[in-house]
This record gives sequence, structure tokens and C-alpha cells, in this order.
Amino acid sequence: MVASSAGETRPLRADARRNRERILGAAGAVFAEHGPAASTEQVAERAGVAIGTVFRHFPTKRDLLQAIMKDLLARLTAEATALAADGDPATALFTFFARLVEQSANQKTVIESLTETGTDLPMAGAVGPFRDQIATLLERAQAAGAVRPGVRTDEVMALLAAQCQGALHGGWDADLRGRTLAIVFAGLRHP
Amino acid sequence: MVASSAGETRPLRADARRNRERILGAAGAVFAEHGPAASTEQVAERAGVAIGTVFRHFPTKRDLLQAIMKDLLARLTAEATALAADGDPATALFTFFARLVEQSANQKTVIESLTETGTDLPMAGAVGPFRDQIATLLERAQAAGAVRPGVRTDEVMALLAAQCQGALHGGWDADLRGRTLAIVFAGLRHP
DNA sequence: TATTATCATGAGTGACGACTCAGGTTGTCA
DNA sequence: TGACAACCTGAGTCGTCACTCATGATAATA
Repeated sequence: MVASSAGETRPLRADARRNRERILGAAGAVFAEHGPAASTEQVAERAGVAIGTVFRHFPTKRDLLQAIMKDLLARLTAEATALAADGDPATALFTFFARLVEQSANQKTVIESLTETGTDLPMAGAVGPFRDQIATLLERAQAAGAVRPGVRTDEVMALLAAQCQGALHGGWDADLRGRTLAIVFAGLRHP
Repeated sequence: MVASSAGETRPLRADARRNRERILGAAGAVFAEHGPAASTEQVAERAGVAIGTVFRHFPTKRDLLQAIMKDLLARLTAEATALAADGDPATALFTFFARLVEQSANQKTVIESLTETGTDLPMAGAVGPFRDQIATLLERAQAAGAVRPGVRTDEVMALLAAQCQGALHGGWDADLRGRTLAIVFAGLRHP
């Protein structure tokens, strides 16, 4: 009962907080590298911590994955927000899209979880804000005439997920990634 | 030494041939339903056969997956060939593309293996002919002016795999599937 | 029909992974 | 500094899964 639902029970002890951070960092790296099938032991080892400690902070492997996803979605959302704020709206969406696909080449966990929003996979409710930002980027791009009006947010999310999946599992190199993205972007532009 | 490499050692005994078919059928269904992580036991049960029998015919789970993929790619290639033969070239590629994505909603194994052509996953060399047929469909579509000349076969394969992945893991319904495909097709048409 | 090589059976093996818990350690607070 | 709750440790439990093998069944052939 440390990382669980109820709000702010009590500040963690110093060593506990330190370990929690280490575990999250290690888990991010390990799962990004080997996918969500990587063992909890690997995470513990990478974090320099006993296996029991991992399970103290995250009672279930699912909880651990959830925590990582929450972090990552928050970071992505922030990035999208930044792009929406300053960058030229005509390309902000495309830039963000491309950057995300770029990342997926090294982020097994992310993508695999990102696409399964319908299922009961680790995700919590962090998809909402992410989706909202995509919607914002899309609206502005449409207002600027860079994307055809008929396109909806769920279509963009779907294409995004699909491209990430493809890039990840197919092992696309930067070149192929760029060329497929160009096709998708062309499709978003033209009727 | 039954399903292995060397050519045609000797005809299988009647019961053995029957079981082999049953196992292949069951494996196709089970892996399509639960993905390649499904257990070999499940396959045996579905086939109405003991676990040992499965391993007699396919010494390794990988061998079993390979056999299925070979079958499936052959069938897909045949379908593509048929479309290339009669259908109007301007839409044959799109039709085939859409049909494949359609299928993926229920074909976990297929897609997951289809995208990992670079890795050492179960696949054998059956991708070659499949790819060739895609190339043919693409060329004709380009000749008919339905696809922009610059598009290459690997881009189409990549997009195909990505869409299948997305449709599968994202649980897209027919509507979303249609709308994302429309975007991709538009991208293939326009510069 | 008798013979035999081929095949089927299914309990068993070993490896691995998620998760537990009894006992030792350490931060915190009076 | 002492006392204690919070925390860490890691060997162990339980379940699953790919794969094996000794034993029994059966199709093919003479």
C-alpha cells in the first residue's frame, strides 16, 4: 500500500522514495528495450534493488507498467502542448506525429499499450489529455488548411498508433519511416 | 523427422496425415484467436489430439507457426494473383489492401509475423512471392493512374502491415477501418 | 492373419516468471 | 540516543509452458 489509489496517505521514507524512482527508471529502460514481456527480475536488477522491493512499490507487474505509461503519456502530452503553443499550426501536428513514430523504434512498451485503449491493458485514464492535445493540434492544422476538414481525431489517433506499431515491429529504418509518413500526411491533406 | 526439410521421404501413414491436417487447422484457429502466445496444449486440445502428437509433427512451436504462416501467405498470394488477373487494375491494389486489413481483426498471428520480416521470426521464405504480387498490383495501379508513380513496394508493404497491426491491436471497428484506409489510399494517390 | 515400423498417448521434466513472507535493516521522531 | 514503524531482502511457492519418453495402439505389407 504505497503507490495505490487513495490520496496522499503519508510521505514516503527517504530510501523508499529513492528506490521508487530507481525502479521507475529501470522499468522504463528495460520495458522499452525488451517489451512488456521482460521480467520483473530484470527491472529489479537494473534498479539495483531486490525483487521484493519492486513488488512492495508496485504490487503487480501491471501496476508497474501503468505507472510507466502514465509518465510517458504525460511527457508526450506536454510535448504536444508545447508544439501547439509556439510552432506553426500547419506543421505542428505532422511534426508531433513524426516525432512519436520516431520514438517508437525504441519504445516497445509504449506503443503496445497505446494501441490497446479499448482493452483492459495498463493505461489508467492518462489517454484522455493526450487525445485532447491531438484534437487541438488537428483543429489548428485544419484551420490553417494543412489538413482536410473531414478528418477526425480518432482517425489520427488510429493512424498514429498504426504507424508506431509498424515502425516498431517492422524495424523500419529512418528512410522507410519518412516515406510512409509522407504518404499518410499526403492522405491527411487531400480529399 | 516428418515435417522437416529434406524432400518427400515417404508418404505419411493415413492417420498421421489426418492428424497433421487437424493440427494445422486447430493451430490456425487458436493462434488467430489468442495470438502466437497461445499454448501448444490449446492447439492439441482443439485438434482432439495428445500433446505429444503435435510435437511429433512439429518438433518446435516455431515450426508450427512457420507452417501456418506458409499456408496463409500462399493463400493471400493466390488471392492477390486472382485480383491482378481479372479486376480493374485501378482498384485491385486497394481492394486487396482493404481485404487484408479486414481479416487482421481476427488474425493475430498473421500480422504479428507479417511485420517482423527483418527478425528471425517464423516466416520461412514465403514472403517473397507475396511481395512480388504486391509489386505487380502496385505497378498496374500506377500504370492506370490510380497510384502516384513515386510509391515503392516496400512502402506499400509497410503501410499494409501498419494498418493491419492497428486494426488488430486497436480493435478498430469496420467504420474506423474504412476511414483510416481512405486516408492512406488518398495518400497513395496524391503527391 | 501375423508382423513390424510408424504413430499416438499423456504423465513427467526442467526452466522460467509472477508473487510472498519471515527475518534483518534503516530512517524518523521523541 | 533509543524505540519502532516503515522498509528491504531474497530464498521459496505456485503456476505455466515447451518439450520428452516409455508404453501401448494401428496402418501397411507379406
